[in-house]
Amino acid sequence: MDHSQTGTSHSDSLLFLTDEQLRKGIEAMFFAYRGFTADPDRILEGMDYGRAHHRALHFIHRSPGTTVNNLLAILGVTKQSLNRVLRSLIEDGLVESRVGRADKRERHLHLTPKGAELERSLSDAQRARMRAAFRAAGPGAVQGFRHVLEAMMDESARKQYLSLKENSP
Amino acid sequence: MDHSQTGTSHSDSLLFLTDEQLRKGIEAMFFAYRGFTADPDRILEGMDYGRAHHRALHFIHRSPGTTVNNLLAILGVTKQSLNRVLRSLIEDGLVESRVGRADKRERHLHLTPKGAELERSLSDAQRARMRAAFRAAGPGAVQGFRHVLEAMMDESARKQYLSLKENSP
DNA sequence: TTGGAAAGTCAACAAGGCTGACTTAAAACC
DNA sequence: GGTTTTAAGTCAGCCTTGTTGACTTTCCAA
Repeated sequence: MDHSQTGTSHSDSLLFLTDEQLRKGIEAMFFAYRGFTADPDRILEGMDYGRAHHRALHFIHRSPGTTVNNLLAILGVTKQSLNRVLRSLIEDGLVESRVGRADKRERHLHLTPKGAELERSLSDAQRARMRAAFRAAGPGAVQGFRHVLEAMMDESARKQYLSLKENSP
Repeated sequence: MDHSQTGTSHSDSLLFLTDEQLRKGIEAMFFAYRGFTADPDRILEGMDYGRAHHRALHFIHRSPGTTVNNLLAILGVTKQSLNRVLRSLIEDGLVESRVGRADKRERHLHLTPKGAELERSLSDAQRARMRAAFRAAGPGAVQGFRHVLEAMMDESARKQYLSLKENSP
C-alpha cells in the first residue's frame, strides 16, 4: 500500500506512483474545483440563488423534459433538498413543470426563456474558463484530463456521466 | 465566443473546442469531485468532524508548523470559519497550537500522533482512489490531468499550489 | 509609545445538505 | 375493483460550513 520511498519523483513507468505525486493530484483537485465554481458563484451572489440552483439549471438545460426523479438521481441529493431549489426556480418563472402525458404523476422540467438566459450566462462563464484551461494545456492533455476524472468517479456516477446524451468522446 | 456549430466532435486540432466538449469537461468535474470526496466523507460521518476538518488536517500535515494566517489563505475561508474547526481539533487533541518563538502572536500548528492517525486514514482512502484512477488512465493522462487542473485555477490559487513544498512536476 | 498585525471570540445569519412523517394523485398489480 | 406502489410535494427540525460585524488581547515594529 505504501512504497516507503516518498519524495523522489522521476520517470513514472506505468505503475510507480509516489505518494508525493498522488498528493499533488489531490491538491490539484482541491484548488481547481474552487476555480471551476468561482465564476458562476460570482454571478449568482447578490441574486437569491446559489450553486444548487446553478446545478439544477444546468441539468434541466441539458436534458429538457427530465423528470424530478431523474434529476434527483443525477444531483445525488434528497427530494426535500431539490424541492426547495426547484420551487423557487418555478415560482420565479425560470423553470416550467409540466404534468407528464403518459404518466400524469411525473413532472417534466423545462427552462423558460428567462431560465435559459440565466443558465447561458452561468455556463458561458464556466465554459470560458474551461476553454482557456483546455487551450493552455493542449489537446493531448484534454484526453488525459477526461480519462482520469472518469476513472475517479463512483461507478454509478460514471454510468450517469456516460449515458448523458450526445456522448462521443 | 461561440462557434454556433455545436455537436460534431471529431479531431480537435489545438484550437477547435466545441461547446459539447466543454460541457463534457464541466460535467466530468462535477461527477469526479463527488467521487474525490466520497471516501473521506464516509470515514468522517459518525465522527464529529466533516470535510472542513479534513482539509485543515491535510494542510497541517503537509506543512507542519504553518501559522493560522497561512492556513487561512490556503483554505480561502474566514478566520471565524477556520477557528471553529481548529478549536474542536485542538480541544480533541488532534492538533497542537504552539506559540511562535520569533513572533509570539503567531500560532504554529502541528498534528499530534492522534491527529496524524486520522489524517492518514483519510488520505489513505483518498490516495487509493487517486492511484486507481491514475493507473486506469495511464501515465500520459496523469500529465494532462495536472496541466488542465493547473490552468483552471485562479491565479492566486495556482501560486499557492505551485509553492507548496517538494514540487517537482 | 503608539499603531497595526495576528489570533481568538461572541453573536447572528444564510445556504444547502440531512431525516422523519405525512399527503395527494395516479399507475400497477392481483 | 380494491390494494399497493410510485412520483411528487410539503412541513418541521436539525447539522455543517460558510458569511459579517464587533470587539479583545497580545505583541512586534516604527
